[in-house]
Amino acid sequence: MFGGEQGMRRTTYPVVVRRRGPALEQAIFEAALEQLIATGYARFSMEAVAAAAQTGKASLYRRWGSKEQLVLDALSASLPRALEPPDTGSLRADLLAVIGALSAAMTSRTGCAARAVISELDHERAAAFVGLIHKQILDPAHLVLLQVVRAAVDRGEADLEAATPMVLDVVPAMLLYRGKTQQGRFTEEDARALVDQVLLPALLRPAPPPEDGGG
Amino acid sequence: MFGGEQGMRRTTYPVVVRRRGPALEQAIFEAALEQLIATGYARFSMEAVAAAAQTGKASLYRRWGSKEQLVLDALSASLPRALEPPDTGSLRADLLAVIGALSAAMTSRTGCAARAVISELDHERAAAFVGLIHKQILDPAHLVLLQVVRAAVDRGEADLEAATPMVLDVVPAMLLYRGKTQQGRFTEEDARALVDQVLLPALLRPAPPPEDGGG
DNA sequence: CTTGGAATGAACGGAGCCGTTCACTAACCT
DNA sequence: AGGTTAGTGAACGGCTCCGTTCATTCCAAG
Repeated sequence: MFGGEQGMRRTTYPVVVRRRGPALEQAIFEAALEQLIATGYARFSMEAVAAAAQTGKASLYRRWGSKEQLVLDALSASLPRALEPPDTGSLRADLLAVIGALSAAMTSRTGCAARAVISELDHERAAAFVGLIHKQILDPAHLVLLQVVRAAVDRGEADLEAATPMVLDVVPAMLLYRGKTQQGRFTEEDARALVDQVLLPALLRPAPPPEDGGG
Repeated sequence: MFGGEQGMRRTTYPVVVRRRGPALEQAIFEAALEQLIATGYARFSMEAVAAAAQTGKASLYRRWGSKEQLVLDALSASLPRALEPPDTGSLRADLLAVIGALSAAMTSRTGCAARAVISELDHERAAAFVGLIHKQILDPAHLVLLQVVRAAVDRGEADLEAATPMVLDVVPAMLLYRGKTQQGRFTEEDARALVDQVLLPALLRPAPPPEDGGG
């Protein structure tokens, strides 16, 4: 009637399988990224990461002397290497594709964790992350935008001089701003508005008189 | 030889003058803003504010049941009411004036404290601040930009339809982004670049065909 | 002057987290 | 099989901060 002892032992507890080496590090990195998303860097704690990764604090401290080191390594290991520039044949479509890709990247787990760090980049406690954020996020974003503009220049669609740092900064700035102030995804409609209302006018603006050097 | 007891008592300790009512609240608000700037909201602590304001925690808790209430009141009390639109007679100069004013506001003590909160606006712990930030910072910024665009429309310089939410968001977005990623002040040169390379092209862009409604 | 309320500093028990240590044991290698 | 290394969970002493309480004292008002 009861089906034996096996049926009675339905309430079993999760058994922690010991991981070692790279498998453990991967679990720790995942826990670290989740912790960054949930609490930000300010309240990031080694103890919480160890608990989430189902390991001991000693295992963390054997590898990373501080939370700063752990976060640097977790982000470094997770951030994508480079962005592939699209090649649609039109500047508008390329820009839409880049923004789509950046927006998707920013809403990924790694992207959310990185945004948490970016949010704190002007605090001294996040000083160690400035280089990483520029090198692995902001500069690559600039680069892929510049690549699509260059392709447009080659097609005779745009003027390279229009793609100033200020114009290029608008893309990450707006993605971050909207992510902060309007919870939710940067939609395709948002992307179209940004491209049509801001970026294309900026990139296709007439060259200024020579005395008017831009910044 | 020793000049008497008075000379020996050179090592005196600061005497705390008791404040009461509004004067104490002012001191607490100032300490709260400084604490926001130094640590952000995540690590904002009532104990640190009490210590900085040279008062007891009980005095804080008599008035504010939580750090959230205190921060709401401190920001509310400190943020400026409205921004006066400039009237230079030219859209470009008006935009430069608005950006200058917004930039100055953002680097003030209250502005820095508000930016700390804005940085955390997408965390659930900052949910209570969303309304205040929109109402007292973001919406007024939009409004003053809209006011200068309207004046330009009246002068025949611009088309009101070009001043979409996306275009207007570029200003706070860029100020916040540059403040975060390029420590230091948003310079007048930066303001000119933003106006000439991004805002004017966007605001003076030709109206799109009617089917192309922007966001 | 007296009175009552508010301010100040100290203390409390508790929670969270730190960095470290340790006993036990799983995992790996020979 | 044995030996070694690394992982796990617990514990430690210490620190910060919480919300609360309390004794003392200041201060404004009557």
